[in-house]
Amino acid sequence: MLLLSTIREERERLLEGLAKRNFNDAAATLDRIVALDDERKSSQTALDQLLSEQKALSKDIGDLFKSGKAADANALKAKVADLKEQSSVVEDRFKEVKLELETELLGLPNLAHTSVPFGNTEEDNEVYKELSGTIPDLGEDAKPHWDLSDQYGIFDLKLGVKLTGAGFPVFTGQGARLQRALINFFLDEASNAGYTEYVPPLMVNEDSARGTGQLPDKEGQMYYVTEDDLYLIPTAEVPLTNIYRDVILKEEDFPIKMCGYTPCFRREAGSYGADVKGLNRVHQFDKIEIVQVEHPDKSYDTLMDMCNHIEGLLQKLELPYRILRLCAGDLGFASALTFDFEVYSAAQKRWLEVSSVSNFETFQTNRLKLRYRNEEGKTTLAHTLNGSALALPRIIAALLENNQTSDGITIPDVLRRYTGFDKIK
RNA sequence: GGAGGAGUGGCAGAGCGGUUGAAUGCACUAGUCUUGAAAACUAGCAUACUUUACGGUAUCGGGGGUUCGAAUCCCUCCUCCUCCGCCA
Repeated sequence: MLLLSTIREERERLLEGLAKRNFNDAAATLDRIVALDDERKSSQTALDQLLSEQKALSKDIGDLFKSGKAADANALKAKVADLKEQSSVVEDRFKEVKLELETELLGLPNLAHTSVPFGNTEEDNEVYKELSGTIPDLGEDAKPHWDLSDQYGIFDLKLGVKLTGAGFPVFTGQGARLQRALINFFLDEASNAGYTEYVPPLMVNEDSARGTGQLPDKEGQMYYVTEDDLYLIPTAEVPLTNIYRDVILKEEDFPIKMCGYTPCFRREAGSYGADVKGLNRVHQFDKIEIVQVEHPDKSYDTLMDMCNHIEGLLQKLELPYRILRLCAGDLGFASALTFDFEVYSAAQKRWLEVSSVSNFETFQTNRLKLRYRNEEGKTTLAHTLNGSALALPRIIAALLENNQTSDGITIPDVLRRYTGFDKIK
């Protein structure tokens, strides 16, 4: 959520930013927001005035009763009743305006960082770092990971359909073991980089879903447990970031570094075709997420640190990868700057997104009421950042495909102490 | 799931219809004293919105209600504790 002060004071910058994001009717929306805020202020002032009078009179009534002047007291009562009627009208309008204002504000995306390239689709994303690592020469009979899975018994999608439905893979044998190895590897790497490990709940309440920006709007992406009004988390970002909802930090608390492994649940409504084949897109998958809460002055340095961490993981796994800087049109609603990490799948001959790292600046913290006290003792919004480090399914897909040999699938060195085997056969 | 008890400032803990945004203690910050520290003393110490300012309003788990007036009474939801039931 953008700040009202920004909307009032930096209108031109905002209009440019919204245009970059192809936001329609930006000027009219901003005008409407300012008008609503003006009305909110004036109705609040009016309401406060009426309430103040009521309070003063109530005090008088008490005094009059005590001194036995019941008749005078009753006369004042009538006056208060009249004021109360007036104030309830003003209050209704006040609440209405506040709600409208909030709805308008929630509809505005975050302002893109100046470095974000112009563009509308993923075609316009900037290649921030070209291919790094080597694409293996697999020859003509290279198999995609779903065929390899059938051959070696790594995961079973049909069994998932029987148990649950499409998009819920069942990992088996060495495949399950590989999964567990990756989780432990990623968690160890995050811990070594100073992130505190959490095991958060896999379901969150509405306040949490709102805090990180899943609600309103994206409820269609989350599984919802109606009986208890809970959402299955689409990413560990939600519970981890919400740990600091309604918190006022001290400056010396920065940076706050958290990591967590969780399954993630996404409905992925509307997906189809080659995109969803095999492990490319599933409803339940495992991911290790890193989250930081940072001082506004340092958040962009921190973003680069997080990128370096993720890059290190891909290098250790010996996977060919590249880094994209998302263009304005592809940028998430809440993000100011996002880097996507993609690994190259030699058998599918395409790039697979395995991580997304973003700085949200104050967009989330404004909703979360996550602040710190600055040198002057004023409460100020902190910045939040997060990134996948990493999401498993496409890493597994890439490992299977890129490391296939005639006598099995080679496990990268760093993983062998976790898997306990060096080949899937 | 059933019965009972409880939720007050960073913490502990009063207040249980009328100058209570809230006693007191601890913690914290600044000052005095001291070579320095401790102790003692003095002062300050919730958040948000609003006002040029003085100030005003809201918030005592959340929401709603009764009343001229609610932290205090009523309803409802949430959370915690105790006991019972069920259970990995």
